[in-house]
Amino acid sequence: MYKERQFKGKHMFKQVRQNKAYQGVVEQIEETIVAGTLKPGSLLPAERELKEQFGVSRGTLREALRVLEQKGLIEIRTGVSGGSVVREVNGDKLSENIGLLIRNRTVSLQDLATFREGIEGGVAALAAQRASEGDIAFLRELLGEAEGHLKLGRKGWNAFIRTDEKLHMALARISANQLYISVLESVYSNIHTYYDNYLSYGKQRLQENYDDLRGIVEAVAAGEGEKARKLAQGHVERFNAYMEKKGAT
Amino acid sequence: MYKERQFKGKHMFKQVRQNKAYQGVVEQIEETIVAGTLKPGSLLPAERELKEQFGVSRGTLREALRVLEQKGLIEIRTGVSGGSVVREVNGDKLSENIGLLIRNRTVSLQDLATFREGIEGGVAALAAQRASEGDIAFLRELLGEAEGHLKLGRKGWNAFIRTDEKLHMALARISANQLYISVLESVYSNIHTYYDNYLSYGKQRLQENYDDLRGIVEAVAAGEGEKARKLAQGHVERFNAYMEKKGAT
DNA sequence: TATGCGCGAATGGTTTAACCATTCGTAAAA
DNA sequence: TTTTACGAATGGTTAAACCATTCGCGCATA
Repeated sequence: MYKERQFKGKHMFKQVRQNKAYQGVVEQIEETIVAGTLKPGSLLPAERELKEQFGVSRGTLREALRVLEQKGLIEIRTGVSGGSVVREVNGDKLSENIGLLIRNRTVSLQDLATFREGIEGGVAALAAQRASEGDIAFLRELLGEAEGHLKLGRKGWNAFIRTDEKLHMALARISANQLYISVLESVYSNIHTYYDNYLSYGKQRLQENYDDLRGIVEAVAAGEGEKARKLAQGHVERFNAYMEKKGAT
Repeated sequence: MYKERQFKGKHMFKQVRQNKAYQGVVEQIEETIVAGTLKPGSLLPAERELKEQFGVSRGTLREALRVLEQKGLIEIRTGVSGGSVVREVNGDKLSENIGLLIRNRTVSLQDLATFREGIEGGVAALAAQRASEGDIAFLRELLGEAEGHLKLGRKGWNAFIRTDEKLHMALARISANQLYISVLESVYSNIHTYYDNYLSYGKQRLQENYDDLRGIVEAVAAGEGEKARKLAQGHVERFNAYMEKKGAT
């Protein structure tokens, strides 16, 4: 038997990662963008210029640009005066990613719904702390809009759902927390498909829904964060329960 | 004056998207993977074979593969018997995306901290509903570990912080919701910088922290979701208050 | 027999050079 | 003034060749 190796199983050294050429390019450009040196709207140099600066071939450079595009950091336009434009990073890729997880069954609809419950609660609580009088007026306006749709009967249901969503997103904006805004946007863009099920429950459910919304808005107006959180959570929770009963998985 | 165009401003037709060649390749492969025809671990044909099947050049094919790699759907290995391997889709790319949002957008430390508050609350509540006896035993084990570190005095502080984080991530895993897991991972990987500030508050704070953790674990063990949520929220809230006092922005 | 070395094949990584497709400013033509 | 045509700049795509990495196989050697 040989003497046992020292540090067996421990990480004595950091693994050397063999950077592929395109990765080096990605890292440099990403760093520059994230650091703010390149602001949204900026145009990167042309490919034939960039390939010189990085000392790689055009093919390699283009692989790097594709990666940056997929990350949502740049947008590539053709034609003269086209090129790689630095993008305002938003939640689009986030929502695309969540969609992928759902399609792959790594995340079930129920997971998404449960997650939404927590997010909406947090948003409502924050909004209650931060809403200005103008914000509150706007929320009440949306409430009025929702009530109007409700009175139209079946014809107004779709519009009601849209107003409901507008109200939730308004709360997110009032929370003034970009993370909540982006995450909630992503959740909505992936949960839409299942609204149809909900609609089939009819007027009774929509009325309950409206009452919930009213409660939330009033709690926000009163600056009662914890109350708003509880109401919002319960609101989404009830919604989820209907979904589940309806058999959506 | 000419007669006004019909449907002015309305979306009469769906916009024709000029698919670039690589996008067609991405879509086909992505579809096959998501549909489950290609299972994780499967090896795609070699590039020189694939380029024939899709009728594109190798460069174009490789741009497509880079995109799929960036989406987290495949992993590319070199060497004979290497190639494009279909990956088990997980939340890594989701974390990466959120990380980009945090680094890039106007997400302040305070936004991040506030957001964490809501997430940790949701995680704790879910964990309380779903924890098995084994899970609870594991949490208690981590508690013991934390207590041990605490007794070491200043030398153990860093280890304590690491155990604290392990405990929070364990709760996320117990919640069994990939969204919570990924989101919390990205929060932690972006909040680390600020731990140093916290440490400087010394033993008193760590002891409070430990008491919080104990309370959370006990609530989870008792299956009391709302209590766990409140405790976790308060736990993070207090942490944030210290951060703020310390002047971190 | 067991071990180690080296070669060759298969695969991804990279380069080069050329040409195609799109866009837009500008100058010529109506 | 308006329309048209063209040319330049940019990204999109192709082709063929070579480099780098990995792994299996067979041969040489202890």
